[in-house]
Amino acid sequence: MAVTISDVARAAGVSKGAVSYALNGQAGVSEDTRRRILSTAAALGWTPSLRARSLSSSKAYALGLVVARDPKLLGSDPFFPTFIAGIETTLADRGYSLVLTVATKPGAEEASYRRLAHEGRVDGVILSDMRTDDSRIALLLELGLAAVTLNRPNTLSPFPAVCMDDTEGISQAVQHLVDLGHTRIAHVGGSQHYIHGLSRRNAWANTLDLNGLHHDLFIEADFGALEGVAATADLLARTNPPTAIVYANDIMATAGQAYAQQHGLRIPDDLSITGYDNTEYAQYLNPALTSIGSDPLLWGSAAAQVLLNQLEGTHDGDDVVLPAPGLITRGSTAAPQGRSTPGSS
Amino acid sequence: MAVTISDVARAAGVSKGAVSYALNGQAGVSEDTRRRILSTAAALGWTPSLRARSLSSSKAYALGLVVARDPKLLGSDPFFPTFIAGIETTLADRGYSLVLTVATKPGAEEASYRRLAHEGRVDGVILSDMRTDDSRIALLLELGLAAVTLNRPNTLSPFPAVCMDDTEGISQAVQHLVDLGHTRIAHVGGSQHYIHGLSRRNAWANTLDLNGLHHDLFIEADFGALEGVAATADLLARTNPPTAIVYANDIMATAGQAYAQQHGLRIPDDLSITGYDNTEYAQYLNPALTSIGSDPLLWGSAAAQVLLNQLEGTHDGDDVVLPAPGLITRGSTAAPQGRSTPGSS
DNA sequence: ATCGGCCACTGAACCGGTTTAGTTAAGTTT
DNA sequence: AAACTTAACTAAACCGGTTCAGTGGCCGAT
Repeated sequence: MAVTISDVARAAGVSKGAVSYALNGQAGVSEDTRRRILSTAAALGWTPSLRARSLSSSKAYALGLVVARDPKLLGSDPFFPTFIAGIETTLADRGYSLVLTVATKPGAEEASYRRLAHEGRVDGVILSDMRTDDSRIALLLELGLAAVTLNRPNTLSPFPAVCMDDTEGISQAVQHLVDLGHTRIAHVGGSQHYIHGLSRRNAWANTLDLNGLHHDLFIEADFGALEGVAATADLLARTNPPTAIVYANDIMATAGQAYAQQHGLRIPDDLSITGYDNTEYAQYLNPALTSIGSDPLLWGSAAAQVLLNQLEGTHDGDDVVLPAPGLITRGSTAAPQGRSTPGSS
Repeated sequence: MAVTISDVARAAGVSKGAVSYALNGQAGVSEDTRRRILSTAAALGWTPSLRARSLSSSKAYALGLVVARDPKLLGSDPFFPTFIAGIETTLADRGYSLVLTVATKPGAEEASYRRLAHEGRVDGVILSDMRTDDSRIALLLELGLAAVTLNRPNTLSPFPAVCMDDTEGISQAVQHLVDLGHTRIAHVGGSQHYIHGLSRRNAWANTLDLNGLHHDLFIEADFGALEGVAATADLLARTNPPTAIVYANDIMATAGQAYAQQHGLRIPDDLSITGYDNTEYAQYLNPALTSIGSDPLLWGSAAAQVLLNQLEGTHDGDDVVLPAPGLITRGSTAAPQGRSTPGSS
């Protein structure tokens, strides 16, 4: 069927080994011979067999991504598709492929990593949604898989990290609200089990601190619409409810906004709202959602690059820091109209 | 490193070939010997080397999925993540993996298929988002890849199809609106380049026909929020605007709803709206969106099964027809309040 | 002149399975 | 009892690369 390295060797009048050396740019053949081999290979239309190469070099030439999500939350998250597109842009250029796994049940995630490693499907994996005391780090070490993490985990990790600071955007959002005159600014956070859930909460709390405001209006949710609504209901039912809510993502913000409106609150007059992710639909909500625009495409591309460099031994081991995403102000935030802000018109 | 078939052969006191026969359930070994070989293999903890098996059997033990989307539309589509999760549930059980490719640039899609085939990364691919006169069918035939299509394409296709009728849901939506008293029911369709864009439009038109109503209020959009807004603006600016709009997906419906509200229309009083996909956030919009609940998880799982059966020669060649998704009625649809429906309270 | 060292290259082993051809022993046929 | 078939198994080729151990020839050093 396809033309093999032996065909090339025969046509060029050399041995298989010489062809291999020539094609891989290794020493062992003269420049003349190398050129001759390369041109006959090109003439015959030779392309390397991934399978043969995989077997003899013990490499898969593929990276893995395990997405662990509740199936209900999976579809609504705009992050992964774009993130994966970013990974692809890097992989395609380098002859690698992406093996994607989705783990919806609790134990399935570890099983997925084990399978990828055991079957030798991938040479390394990209770790997203880092968690506190993330057990995957030890697991990957045990499995001997290379990896790159999205942001630096809180535990000691031998893997390089590709970082995109998410505290900057939240700080901007809180400061924006403070500048508008809000004093009771709540935060509906994501699961504090996640590093980014934690860091966003801390950014919110710290920025309030800096402005001399309390940061007691916090509720933890799961990044899903349902819990976003519950958290919003809880906050709004308090005797001294917030005039602004900073949500940890657009999904919860959207759900919270709808809930508030259904209960007679005008947004942004009675309640200001901010999201995170700058989802495509954010600008089409009523009012349009103030959000923070992360760049999953860039993140994916950078993560794949670092991991590939790592695999090829050309990575220096340092973390890569990407530009921090900033606030995109839209109609869902404004000065509070209630009694609490005498300065507002 | 890992235990190989030779180790098992040595330990069991037989040849490599015998071990291979025993493990693959082929004839050539007695039952006694087979049991002995299997138990020593288990005792040694042998697992097959995917790479070796791939090389000698010329199979990849992987399926491919090429997602061709404008990056802007990618993140907002809730279909793919869940669909992929469905694929996974089947693949994991059968020892296969999923190689995912995202093609964002025009020529990249064909290149992706070519690469998957040429490198032998996959044994077959799942074709989603079928288009009219879909050029991928001829391409895959040329490349010699197996495939399964989501719904039957309009051209002759040798590949089995896994079908989930999307006209039923649209018909239900239109009939629901007719029953509420609407007479001017518009449709903001998806790109008519797609089979499902076309079929949803036809379902809308046919159902209006059946009720003796005109179906002239149609605008084609691209399934994205931006064009959904433009289409809505166009429709509402007409001298005799619709009292209801059936959108081809939730994203456009959401965007259209926000646009209408911003322009002073009350929903559902002045304008009823339906979506498609039953996105997670649909129920948290204000008002909650009446939508049609497809089942991407089931679809993915079924498609993978058919393709695997096809590869293993156990598929009968028939198309598989899944249950048609139905309408989920929520707050965005109601009887029209204007002059056109005397019967409404 | 001779030895050592290096370059360019060959032949073969190897990765870990599958598969084919061949061998042996037992059983069946006439 | 000789000839034939078949089951059970082995040895070796094969998939298509990579890599190691040689090998011969050319060169410079002594």
